[in-house]
Amino acid sequence: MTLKLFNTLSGKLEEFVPLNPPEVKIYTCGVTVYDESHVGHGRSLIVFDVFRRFLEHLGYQVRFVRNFTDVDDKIITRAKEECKDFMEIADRYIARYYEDTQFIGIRPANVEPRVTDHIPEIIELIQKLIEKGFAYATPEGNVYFSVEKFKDYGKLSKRSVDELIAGARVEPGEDKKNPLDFALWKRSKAGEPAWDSPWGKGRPGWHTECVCFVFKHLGETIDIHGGGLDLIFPHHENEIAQAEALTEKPFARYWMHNGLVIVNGQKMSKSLGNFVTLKEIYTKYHPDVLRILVLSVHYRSPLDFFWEKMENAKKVYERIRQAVEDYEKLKELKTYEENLGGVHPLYEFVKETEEGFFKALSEDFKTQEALASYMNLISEMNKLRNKAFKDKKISSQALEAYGYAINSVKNTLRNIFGLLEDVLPRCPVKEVVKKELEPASAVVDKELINLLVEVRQMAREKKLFDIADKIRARLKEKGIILEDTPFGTKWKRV
RNA sequence: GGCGGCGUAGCCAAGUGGCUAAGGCGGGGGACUGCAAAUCCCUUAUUCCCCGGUUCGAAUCCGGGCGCCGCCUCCA
Repeated sequence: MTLKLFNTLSGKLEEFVPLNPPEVKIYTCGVTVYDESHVGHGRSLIVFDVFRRFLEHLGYQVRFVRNFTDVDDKIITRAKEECKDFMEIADRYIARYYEDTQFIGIRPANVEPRVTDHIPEIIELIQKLIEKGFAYATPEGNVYFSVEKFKDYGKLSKRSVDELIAGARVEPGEDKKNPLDFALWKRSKAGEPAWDSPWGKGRPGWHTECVCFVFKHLGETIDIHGGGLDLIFPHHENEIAQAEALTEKPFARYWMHNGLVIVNGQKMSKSLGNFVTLKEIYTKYHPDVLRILVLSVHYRSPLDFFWEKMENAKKVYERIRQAVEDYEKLKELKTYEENLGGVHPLYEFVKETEEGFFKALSEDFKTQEALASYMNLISEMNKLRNKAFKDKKISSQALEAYGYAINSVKNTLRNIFGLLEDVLPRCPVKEVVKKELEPASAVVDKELINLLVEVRQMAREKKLFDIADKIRARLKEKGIILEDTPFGTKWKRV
């Protein structure tokens, strides 16, 4: 199976061929740690988490690096606001980041470098750029990359240097030679984080760190470089300029960019106050619901977030989970031998589902189509299950086939999509979330509910339906839903 | 203004030259149920923003228009 990916660099769908198979080197730009992670970060993280799992499924040995930007203007501003050291802010939000990502099931990268741990390497890289004539230091103690020296500038974002100059904004007091030049090293003002360098006390500019991390942890040419669409210009363009100026080799063979999250049709921004944090989402929903939402949209399309969509995704999630849970109930039914004159038709359906799933992912990672493939299988399984519940028996052939299908659902959706994982162990301290995950345990007494259910069952047996319905209605007011199934009454929290 | 992308049912979203236009949510009808819920079955776009063109044939390709979004400044 060949994997095709849309490469931002060429603007085309290309067959993915790693440089040194089976090894695949991926770098994605991580977060700047100055605030809570939001659904936009979540989307990017989920997309690349699932993509990485998919590559591993294809047999590649993936080496994945994702950074933290822990020195930056926004962090410094935040630190000043709170009268704290910038490192304290960075550490706090890195800790918060790990809480969030652990909860939504993002596997850590192989290396997660921080800028502050790589200052000497960054300085060394800048020096090499100066030596090669691509960068210059100013008397004020800043170092800039000279864009005009790099002939391919603009090739990723499809911009010409001329048009960029036309639209460039020149800040007063800047000591750049050319308005497009970008900072590699910034002189620190009083009270700002500073490191000694050949150009005086200062700190790294944003774009150098990623090049440095790639070189150090992956090599001069990587297979895939990823991130949000908004990073194409100037960040990724500037990375290419620095890296390729030095090595004269392609920096990344494939550039993958995920679409951005918008909220109710509007850009998500601090000024509009429409940020949705990951914490806000996972205190209301099971983490799988967010994954389903993200994966039900193509990764390059914009994702318009609104809460009704979470409700929609929740239904899909419950549909999947129900199919898995029902297997246990099916196993309790009486079985009989059925003469099918061959294998059960569900086997063929599972095969088609798996083929459809991986075919969709192979065509520019179409997770939404892959998911649809499994939704079809679940419909088929539900038909079989419904019949069995009605007959109060199931053929051993059908039960076996259902089990086979369940295995496929579990294996594929768990291993590739990261769904159906046991989330409680990975988030032991989230009381709010525990409530969500352990229905009603924190709100009402389980024993008491069971007692009411028992009493209601007695009433039903005596045809005292007004009493039975009263219990059901009152429990519903308390947020407890009762469902009468062939296996007795079940209850869950809304 | 420049660059990139998008416009498919009430909503989300596949399909990118040719079988009856995936899948989900919502709506309607039915089955099941004491009634519900859940689930299943049927149904819900004669048509893919508009106008031309290419073609035996287009949602799908080409030209034009309209509308929306993103980037161009920090941003996943």
